[in-house]
Amino acid sequence: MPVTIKDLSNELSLSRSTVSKALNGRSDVSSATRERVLRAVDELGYQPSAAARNLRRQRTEKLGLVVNYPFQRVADFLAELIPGMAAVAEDAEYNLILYTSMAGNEQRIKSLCRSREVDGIIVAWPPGSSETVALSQLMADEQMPHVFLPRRFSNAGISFVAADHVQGARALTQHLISLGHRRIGFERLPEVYETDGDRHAGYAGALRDAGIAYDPSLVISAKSTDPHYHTRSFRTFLSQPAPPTAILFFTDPMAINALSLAKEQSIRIPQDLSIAGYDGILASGVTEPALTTVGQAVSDMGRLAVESLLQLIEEQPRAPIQHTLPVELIVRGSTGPNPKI
Amino acid sequence: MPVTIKDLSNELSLSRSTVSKALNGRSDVSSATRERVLRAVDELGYQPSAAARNLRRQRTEKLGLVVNYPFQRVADFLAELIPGMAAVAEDAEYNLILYTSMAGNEQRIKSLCRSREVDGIIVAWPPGSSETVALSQLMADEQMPHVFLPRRFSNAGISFVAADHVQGARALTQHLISLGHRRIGFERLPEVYETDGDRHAGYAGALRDAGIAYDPSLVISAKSTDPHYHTRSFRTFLSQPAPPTAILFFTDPMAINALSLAKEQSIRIPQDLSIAGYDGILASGVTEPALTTVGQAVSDMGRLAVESLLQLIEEQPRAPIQHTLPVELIVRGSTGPNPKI
DNA sequence: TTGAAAGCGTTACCAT
DNA sequence: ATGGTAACGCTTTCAA
Repeated sequence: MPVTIKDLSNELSLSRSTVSKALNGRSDVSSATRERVLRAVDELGYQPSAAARNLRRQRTEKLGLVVNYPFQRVADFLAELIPGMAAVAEDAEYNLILYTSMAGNEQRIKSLCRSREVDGIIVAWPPGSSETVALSQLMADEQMPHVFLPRRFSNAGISFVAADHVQGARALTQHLISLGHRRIGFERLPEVYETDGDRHAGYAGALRDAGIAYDPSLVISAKSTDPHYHTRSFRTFLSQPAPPTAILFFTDPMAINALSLAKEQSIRIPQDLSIAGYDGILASGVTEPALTTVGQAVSDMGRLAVESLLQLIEEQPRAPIQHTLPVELIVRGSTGPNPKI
Repeated sequence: MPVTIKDLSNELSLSRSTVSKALNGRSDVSSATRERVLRAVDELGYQPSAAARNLRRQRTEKLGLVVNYPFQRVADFLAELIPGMAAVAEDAEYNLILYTSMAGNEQRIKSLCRSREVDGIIVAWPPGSSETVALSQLMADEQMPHVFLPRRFSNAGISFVAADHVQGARALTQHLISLGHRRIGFERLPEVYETDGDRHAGYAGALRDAGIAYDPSLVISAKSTDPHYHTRSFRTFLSQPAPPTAILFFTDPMAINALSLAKEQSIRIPQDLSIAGYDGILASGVTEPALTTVGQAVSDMGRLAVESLLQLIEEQPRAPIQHTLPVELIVRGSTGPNPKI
């Protein structure tokens, strides 16, 4: 049987209330009493029951981390994200509870909110899924503070932490332009709404700034992340009358796929064709040649998401908290000067 | 204000006890009543308060995952481990609570046990740290079910899930022997007690089986994982009068380091020297040449650890649960025939 | 400065 | 089959 506050009060011949006050640093306790209590805590090895405390205080100091990603596919993303989150949370005396099986089941999120087993929720949900807006509404209805990540919402009113993909795609495109490229392909992925829109906007913006006309035949939409589509897109790019001299892929895996397709066809990267990815996954650094890409400060995003959530919980601001973090252009071997000039 | 059981009982003109029974599937409730209750649950959107339930039932259906690894350094290990764990836990209606800041602080583990905010603990603690035995004792004293991972304990009485490193090192050594190698170096790492002992035993065992004399000059102990030491060990290996024709490194990073040292010195791998790692980290598959190594079924280990912990919690067996999983030899390009024959 | 008592939302025991 | 009541362990209000 664990030691309870009652044991303490018996031992000390004090009331439970006084002991509780001493424990919680109230001012209406004599310092002599406080000393005695603290000493007894040490001796008896008292630790408050989390359940009792949670019930009474109506909060748990736990944050839910709802992950709706296939872990393996984004291993390094999560491995960077989670420790940052946990560190910030634990500094604030909170802990993270993991929920990995809530995809496509609003009901479970609703139950989670109503059970009040967490004080707030961080939703790591792929940017593609449209139901996230409904999800946010649901949590708002349950008065459950929540932050989305890593996606931006055009809807106002939703708190999120995301990366500035407009800037990222712009920087990447400018980099290619500065290497002399004029026909720059872009394989986009409309599956991931805002993110796709942002990266496309950055790409188009950089072209516009450089006075290069936007050529729709250089922009191909992938139907999904299935490699099959990318392979077809890649062929389409190269079979054009005036094929691109550089191609920007929506994500690193798509670019890495292109790298191996190029090798098969004896297309030299970057001498014959420049290739760039996006996201800066670990694997992008070890391909041959290594991939030029855009990296996100994932760890910072995690930290910021927790900080934001804690703010929502503790300060209850009326306005949502929205952070868009800068990204970093990572220039490596897969991009080089335009061979056609 | 969330809906409570009291609201339900008012709405239905039933006592709270009856409602509770209906909710918990007791047999002493008429099925008509149960129907009414369940309907009301749906209508009012009732969800039991986790805190109240935890307090009353004296359990939380939460498992603590105490991680004392630098996340980044073992990113792919954790990324494989955690989802497997979470999946098994959630199937059993448990959730994982993450604790990442408990290193070197027994007190926090003790508090965690006493607060009873988890029903059991999985300790992912590097095999090196000796204090783990004390830690286990501490949790046992607090009657907190716990499982260690991924390390074996020679002490009986401690539950763990680990990989069979004797077998792994034996398979690796046999592989080298079958390639004609007779002088096989081994850089061990005594820092990680049992694991080091096991891998060394596997190495020595394979040599013995093949009738090759154990040559102490071919076994070098690294003081730590600091690359500095490995570089020195590597030079020591090669400066011997009869240098090894193959070297087995305690972990993949050490082997990868050797790979780049070899490249610097224009030693061809595997033509001039065979190199093998251990652990099967992701990076081992993308080096040039790719590394021969031993892979662990990390995901299975995670699943098994949770299953074991749940068993300890729910069935309270008197004996500890100990699992040693088989490992898999992964033959890749870094090992080849002995050039000296 | 201290303490008595109520209450957080459940579940379990014992009557009815 | 149903309900009253106590109890889980804590914090808070109010009175002394």
